[in-house]
Amino acid sequence: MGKLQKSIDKRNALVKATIELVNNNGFHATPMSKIAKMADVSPATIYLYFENKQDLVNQTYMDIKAEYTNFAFATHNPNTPVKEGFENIWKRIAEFKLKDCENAMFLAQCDNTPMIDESIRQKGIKHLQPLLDLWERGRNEQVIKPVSDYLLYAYAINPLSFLMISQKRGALQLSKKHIEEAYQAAWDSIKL
Amino acid sequence: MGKLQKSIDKRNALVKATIELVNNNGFHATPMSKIAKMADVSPATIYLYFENKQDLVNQTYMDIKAEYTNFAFATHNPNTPVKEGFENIWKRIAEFKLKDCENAMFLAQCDNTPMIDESIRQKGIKHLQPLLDLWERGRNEQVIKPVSDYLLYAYAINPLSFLMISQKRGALQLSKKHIEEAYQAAWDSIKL
DNA sequence: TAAAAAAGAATGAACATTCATTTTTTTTAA
DNA sequence: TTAAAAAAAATGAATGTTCATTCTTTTTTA
Repeated sequence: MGKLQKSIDKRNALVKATIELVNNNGFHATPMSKIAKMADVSPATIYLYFENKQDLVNQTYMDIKAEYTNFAFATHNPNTPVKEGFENIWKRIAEFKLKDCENAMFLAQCDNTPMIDESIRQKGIKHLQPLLDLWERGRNEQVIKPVSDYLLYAYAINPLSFLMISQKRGALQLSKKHIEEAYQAAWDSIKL
Repeated sequence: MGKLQKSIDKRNALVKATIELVNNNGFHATPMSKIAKMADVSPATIYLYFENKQDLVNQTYMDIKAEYTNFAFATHNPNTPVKEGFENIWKRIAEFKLKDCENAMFLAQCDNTPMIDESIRQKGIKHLQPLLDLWERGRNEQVIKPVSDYLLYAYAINPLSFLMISQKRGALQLSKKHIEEAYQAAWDSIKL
């Protein structure tokens, strides 16, 4: 195993430990020493890979956000009809949030608290552009309600985060049928 | 001013300071010393009113949750038709979240992070019973989709939290028209 | 063998909570 | 009614701990 691979592995271990610990305890209740221990590394080593704790969390956020949107848009074709395109993206997002729950929980926590630097969060939003483009087309074709992106996002996408958190807490177990129901609710809320 | 009133005032000041500071910095980045300073009280005094920091936040959550649901259901009449009843409750909730933004933000943060003891959060959920009853009736009358309360909540109510947070961040300014659009999306997502 | 990477221990700041006093309020007795 | 005494409430200053970060030494790699 080369030096580079070893470095990548170590960085990945740190990111992974950060996600798990922050998910369970929150940012400020997660000491660097615990992150180090979980990643099997000395606390001092973290500072070879990251500037400080804030930077570690910012980078973790950016990493996972990119992974998330890559997955969401991997099968997206900008030329398909709006309805079909939306269903595809929505289901990819649902799949990510439910299969890759740890990562999605982390993103949700970052987006709902003052944990991440605001400038970093802003950058993360840009990754969603393909979905915003689709919605713009949908509005033009009068397939989607003529309302703002925020509103569409609030009803079509954001509820998945709530369902995911509820599932993580053990409040419910989302089956294929539930996903289909959720998709219908999402589409009903934004379609014209 | 009697002794009792003075105590109540002091407790209220502590609760208010807690909300403001936790909203802006999160639970763990809010020191007791700052809460004390903002409430114009010695740090030691907090411990006359609350057992410890966790208890302070738990009690704050319970207080605000009760205030929220009282407001939401104040004008609710269990005998009105489902659609009308839902519109009324929804609009009361929207009003609370947008007018009493500080309090609503605090609840959202509590519900989206491991900040509050889980047992306390569970208690808070019970306050929503009138809405769950309405939904049950709606399902029986085939006015509302035959799906779980979690799903209905995720689409009909939770998006308001997202919109509220976005507004607080300055991403958008919710007008009467936006509220109406949001209501339509909420109803469209759950109606049969 | 030199340079880079990693380690563990050390440092100093921040913090929740407690402690020893002081201030305020209430009670008692003239 | 008043003022002294007792009780309660409030305070600011410790206390001891936890933690992010840095420093010095050791280990690994080139």
